[in-house]
Amino acid sequence: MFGFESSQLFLILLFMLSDLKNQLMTAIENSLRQLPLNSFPMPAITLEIPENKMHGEFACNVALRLAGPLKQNPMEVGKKIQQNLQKEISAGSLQQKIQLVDLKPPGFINFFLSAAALGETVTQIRREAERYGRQRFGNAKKIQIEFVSANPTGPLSVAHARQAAVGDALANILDWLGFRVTKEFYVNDEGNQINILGRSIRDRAREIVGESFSFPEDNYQGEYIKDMAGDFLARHEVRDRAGLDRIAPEFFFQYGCEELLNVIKQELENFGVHFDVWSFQSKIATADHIEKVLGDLRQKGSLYDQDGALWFRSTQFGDDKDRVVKKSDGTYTYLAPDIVYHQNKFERGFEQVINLWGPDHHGYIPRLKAAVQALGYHSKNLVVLIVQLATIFRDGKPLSMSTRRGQYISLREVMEEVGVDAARFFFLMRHLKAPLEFDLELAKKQTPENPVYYVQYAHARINSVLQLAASQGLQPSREDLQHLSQPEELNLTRELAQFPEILLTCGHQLDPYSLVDYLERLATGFHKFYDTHRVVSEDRTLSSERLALIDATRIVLANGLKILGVSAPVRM
RNA sequence: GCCCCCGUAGCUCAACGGAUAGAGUACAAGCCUCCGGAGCUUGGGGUACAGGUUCGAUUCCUGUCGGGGGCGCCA
Repeated sequence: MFGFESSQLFLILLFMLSDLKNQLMTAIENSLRQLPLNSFPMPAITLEIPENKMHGEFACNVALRLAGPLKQNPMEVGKKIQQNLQKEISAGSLQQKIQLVDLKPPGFINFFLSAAALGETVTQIRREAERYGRQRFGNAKKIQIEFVSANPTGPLSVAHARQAAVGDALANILDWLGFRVTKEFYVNDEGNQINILGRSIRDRAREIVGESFSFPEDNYQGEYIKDMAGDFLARHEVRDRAGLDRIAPEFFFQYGCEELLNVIKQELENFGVHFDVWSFQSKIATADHIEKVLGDLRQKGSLYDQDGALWFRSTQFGDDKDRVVKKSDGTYTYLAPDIVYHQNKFERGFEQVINLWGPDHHGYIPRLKAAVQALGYHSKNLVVLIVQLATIFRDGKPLSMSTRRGQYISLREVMEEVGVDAARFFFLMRHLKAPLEFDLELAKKQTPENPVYYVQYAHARINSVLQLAASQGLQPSREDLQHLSQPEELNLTRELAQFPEILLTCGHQLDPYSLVDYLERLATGFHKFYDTHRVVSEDRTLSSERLALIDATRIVLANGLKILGVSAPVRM
């Protein structure tokens, strides 16, 4: 979504990096000066966090990338760059922060931070506290993320639940990266589904007032329809068929739509997901608006008549066939109001629009992107993320679901059974494009097998230790940290320092998954440290420095969990 | 028939095109005179198949095989 082209990557990296990486990149760039680089385009250089701790805090592939064009062995190129780098660094402000610049086969240049730089990280985290990890990368660019957008024809399902968890976390991440994010729910309060809803309520009402007929199969079958029908009758004081006949059909679907929307809003709030904007198809995509937009598209030559219908020439923009926007009976297909809605999004000034859809809508992407282009916007300004389904497992067996029969697992059932924290965490535990197995038993377990408890436990444990220390008059150190040199201490500090970088990765991938993975890793880092070293001991100086370290850990765990929408309990 | 997602350890999953492919779980053996044992340590095992792109492929491209989902003048 950030529009990377590999040729631009070098420059963009400089723009997106944290201060330290920025400085390193500049040093690397400077160290290339004496190399003959004019005869070929600059390849993309990365400065990444190596997986293996043996390779330092940062690793740069510059020598590997330049080896080909320079027609030299990567290690030879690396050697020169390394020597230049050492001069660069010892001459500047990086001297205090970089302990070692190492060259390792096949040609990576590895940077090791000094203990002072790592100690500074801890201090920085505690200074920035609940803001640690926030960045200005997004430059206050306006982004809209539209998700869930369930038809108000029934309670929310697990599919919606996963979209809600993913969308909300993603919105938080983009917010932390410095974008101005608007979370939006689009209400399809018109069309077939809504008509069927109205009809379903009316038909159930007919049953209740004593009429005998068979409830149509293509109506909504859920029990909630019966409850709503009963409530509707009571509200309007209708007791018989005659009374029912006096009520206009639209009253049924208006009532149903409103009631179900309230249910949906309430369930989402209970799930911790709050939308900034609720848009209604009936308001945005009125017949006037649709005709206006279709008129514009016709002017541009993107529409044509055939077989009595009006077609959108979506093949012009890469779709595999043209699409009907207005049927031969004069009614619109769903595409027509959707085109209007997306124009509306861009007209409201969003530079980037993100939609989260279920896998059943993936075939719809090319025509909508085509429509966006036909309207005159760049197709990259609309990103559609397909969130794969979650299958709920109980006792190792999948629970089936079918909206049509009204027998499906609802968001509410999952939430009530495992709690909001476990539910949200579990929905984020896989890449959003991968199908998810949601094990109800595991999510409920209060053991380390359950990853959400594992992470929350680390947070609670830290708070407990901090309390104990405070009761002995020991506080986290406010001085420069100078005594943290044990492997577990340095490892934990390294993990802490990666938090901002992880958020960038999530933003780049448009997927909160990496943050979940990171929090589990951070919790492990803490537990390993805690198991090896005593925090509160006779040595008060060391104790207070270790308290500072775990306090920083507490902050990062809390910030990360907050972004995911999971609580960080002080006690469990 | 066409489109999308997925094939990695017994199982569930990781790995911006990079270094010895990592975790959890299961199984086995250990660790509490001590800050929360809801924790930690140690062990073995794996990239579906065939090509291609290049210094380098689990990753990108093509094809084959397998699993899941989707295709409408429905939404």
